[in-house]
Amino acid sequence: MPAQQFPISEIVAAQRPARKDAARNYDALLTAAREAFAEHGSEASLEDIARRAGVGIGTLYRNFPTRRSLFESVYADEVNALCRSAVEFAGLDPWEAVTAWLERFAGYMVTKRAVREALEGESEIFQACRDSLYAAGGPLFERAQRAGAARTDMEFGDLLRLVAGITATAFTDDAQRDRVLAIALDGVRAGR
Amino acid sequence: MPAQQFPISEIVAAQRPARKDAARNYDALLTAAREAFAEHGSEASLEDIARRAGVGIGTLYRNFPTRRSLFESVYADEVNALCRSAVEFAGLDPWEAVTAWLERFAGYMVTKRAVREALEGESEIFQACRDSLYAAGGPLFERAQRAGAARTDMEFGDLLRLVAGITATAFTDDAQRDRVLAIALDGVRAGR
DNA sequence: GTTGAACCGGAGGGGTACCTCCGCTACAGT
DNA sequence: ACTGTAGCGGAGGTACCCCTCCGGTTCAAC
Repeated sequence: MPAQQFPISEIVAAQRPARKDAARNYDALLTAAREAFAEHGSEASLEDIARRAGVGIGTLYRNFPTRRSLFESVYADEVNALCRSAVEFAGLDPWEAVTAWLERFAGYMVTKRAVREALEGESEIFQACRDSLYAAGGPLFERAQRAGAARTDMEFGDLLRLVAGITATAFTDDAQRDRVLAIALDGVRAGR
Repeated sequence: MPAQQFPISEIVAAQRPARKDAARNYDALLTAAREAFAEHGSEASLEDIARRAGVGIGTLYRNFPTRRSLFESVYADEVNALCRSAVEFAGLDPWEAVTAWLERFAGYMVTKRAVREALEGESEIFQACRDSLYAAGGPLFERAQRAGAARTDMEFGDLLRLVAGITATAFTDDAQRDRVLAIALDGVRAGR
């Protein structure tokens, strides 16, 4: 058993089928879906996803009976990877740790065009994703608060929305994105 | 001629048809489209928009030959109203003026779910909208910069993206939205 | 190598969206 | 009031998407 588990980890692992060909198709579908969702939002065509994955539409439906279940799996997969990465930053300076993790949060969320919906989804899996994110990033932020590096009149949830909102926006170039993100984080740092 | 004109103003006025019944339909379509775009993003069904407006699909297509032209008109309409409102705030304290206008920006942009696309659209009208927004809000921001109330290592465009990103995000309640927006604006205020 | 269970692809029925086209309606100018 | 014209609605062809179902295929356990 690993040092730290997140609510989402087991769920993700349990989904993948055992048989070799089935597992290959499952992976191809997740990859194709991640691309399609990133490109067209959560309304992407399921038949297109199956085509991208080089798989029949029937195979898609066998693995993911509903559009929502497919989206949940893609999202859970990304959240899982993101949570596992939080452990790496535990040793850094408190403020550095928060910004480093948020940087990764901003990058990993390929599905960001649809994250807003997910952040308030009601299903069990979205709930587990939220819990996992809080379990992974929350301690980093609270440590920064205790160290006097982050303002204390806000919650970790506020910070996630702030970063999610900014990174979901289209910028003229990456430099502008980083500039704007840094400005917003200055607001978090300031304290008051 | 009004005291101040924005590039978008004439374009908006020129679109509306002259005949009475046609003008009524035009208005109904704009209203219905504003709602539908706010609800489903810029991919909203055109037939649904016509239904909401109580108008035949043919009438929609006569007024707006393409989906893009309809979206442009809705967007231009909102930008126009927003720009005209900037004049009201010219008398306030420099920082107050900026935040008051941004508050309205955040509220008016009912089409916000799709604003990101519009902020980098290539068409003539999107260009005019951008120019209008800069002409309306830019001076407020630069005045705040000269007064030492806003940091000078950023541009007005950065500020717009920042606010647009945050307000396009779903929050659990309005209080959280205001809290997050205030935090981000603290970053703008801080100076450095 | 055999075998049966699990898995596969994609045809096809039903639905919805896009857009065009044309017979009908209602406005506005005389 | 008359009338020509600008404007109207919606039927219908085409295309795509959703989802089910089933005959054929591939895996893995023996």
